[in-house]
Amino acid sequence: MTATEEGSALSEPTSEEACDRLAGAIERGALATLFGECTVAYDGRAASELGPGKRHVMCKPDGTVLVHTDEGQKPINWQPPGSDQSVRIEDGRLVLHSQRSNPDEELVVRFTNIDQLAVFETGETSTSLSVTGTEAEMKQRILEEPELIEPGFRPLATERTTPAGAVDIFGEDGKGRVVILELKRRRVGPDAVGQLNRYVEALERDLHAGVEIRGVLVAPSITDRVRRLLATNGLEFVALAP
Amino acid sequence: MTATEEGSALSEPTSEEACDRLAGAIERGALATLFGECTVAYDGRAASELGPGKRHVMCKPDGTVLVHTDEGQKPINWQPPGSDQSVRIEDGRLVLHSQRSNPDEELVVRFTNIDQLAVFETGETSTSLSVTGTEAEMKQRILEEPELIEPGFRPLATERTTPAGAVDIFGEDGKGRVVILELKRRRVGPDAVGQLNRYVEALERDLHAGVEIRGVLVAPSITDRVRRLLATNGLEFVALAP
DNA sequence: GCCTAGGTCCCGTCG
DNA sequence: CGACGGGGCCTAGGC
Repeated sequence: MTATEEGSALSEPTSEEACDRLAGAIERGALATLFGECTVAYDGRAASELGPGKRHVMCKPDGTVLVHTDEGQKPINWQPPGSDQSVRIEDGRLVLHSQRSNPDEELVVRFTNIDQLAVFETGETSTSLSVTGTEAEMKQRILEEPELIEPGFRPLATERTTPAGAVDIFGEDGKGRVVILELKRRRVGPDAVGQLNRYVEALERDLHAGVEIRGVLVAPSITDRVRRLLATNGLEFVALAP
Repeated sequence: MTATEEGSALSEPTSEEACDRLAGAIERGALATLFGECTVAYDGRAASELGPGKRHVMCKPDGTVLVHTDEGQKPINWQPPGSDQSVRIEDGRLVLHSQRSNPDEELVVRFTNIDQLAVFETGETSTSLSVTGTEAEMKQRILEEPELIEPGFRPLATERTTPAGAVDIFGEDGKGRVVILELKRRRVGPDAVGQLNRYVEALERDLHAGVEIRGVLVAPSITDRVRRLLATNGLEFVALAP
């Protein structure tokens, strides 16, 4: 039985047909997808084995490989952009091999059956995504309306560096005390307290002379544990949604 | 011009053909993919607009929707598992609408041209993924060979809870001092120090009576800044790869 | 359902 | 390049 071609899709191709087509697509910088029964092996930062099953495999022109099952938002296996793909026939079966370095990682997809191979031309990669509702927008709003934090607050710098890292917003309050703001666009967990605390302690050490530094977490809301953690560390919270 | 059908793929279908097929596939719990020129609008936790361009859209039976461009490992837009999809024709064009609640989010994909619509049967979702090289394995190794940390170290509990959260491994050293281990499977940044520090301080407060508690970060390697942060906080580092 | 932390996180940005 | 922190993070595990 020979494969039928329609547009740029092959239905039930032989391993050889699929191999040629896939290799050509990768070479040309096209986007290729396969659907069929396969096993997947990964070795790199971790290692994994995936037994036989029907999966959807996507090879992007930028070197990305994604293996999706019928569920989950994340691919069950993948290879990052910049990986090198090669295809070959082993024991009459199509094998897709992907490799990259730094870190060294490889992904091997072995097909026992190919339901479909499709090749797509993506053309120019022009239009861009515009997003709103980010932490950067929160920052902008606070810089324009510092009283959102409290009356008398004056921002002096953003991304000010400390030995522990960069502070989102650095400023002073109405009494001239140093104030550090850590911004979070969503309800925060304990990690943000650790972050804020690191900055405050680093700045206290850096400015020495027992300067009192106020650390303020700015977020839509916080969990109970975070409230307690803030209290025991002498830190504050200001509710502000992006 | 009418669509040509091959296997379960339609090449250059009309909007109506695509609409029927896609709706049927979603209804049946099949996996469907579309490739074509489209715009994408998202509104929910954030908001975004994506202008016209060729993209690959995948609808999974679990309610996931993924919109991929020709580059990047992550979809440029998506909807998480559990979302509800509906398709309709608007001004003669196919529109895929996806909605979910908690949080309320919607994704709208408007096609101006459909190169291909494919429907795949995934069948039983049996075989599972086995992974090695995880943090859990690190933990197991340390429990079996505590001397990997240091001679005399004795693990007493895993996931022991503190007011600041659960500690990876809780134990004591040869001199009977409490030791807290924070495990990381890869080279760590400053966040891990904040985490370990939170646990140590919380336990010191909890056990009170000025007990000295050793906090040890266990990871393959650390950055310079982390080394300094550990030092200033009186914490330690043990090199161990997963 | 919320909270917490891991992840082959990915990703952009800046040194 | 590495390092650092955000993300519509996603996902698994507790409670």
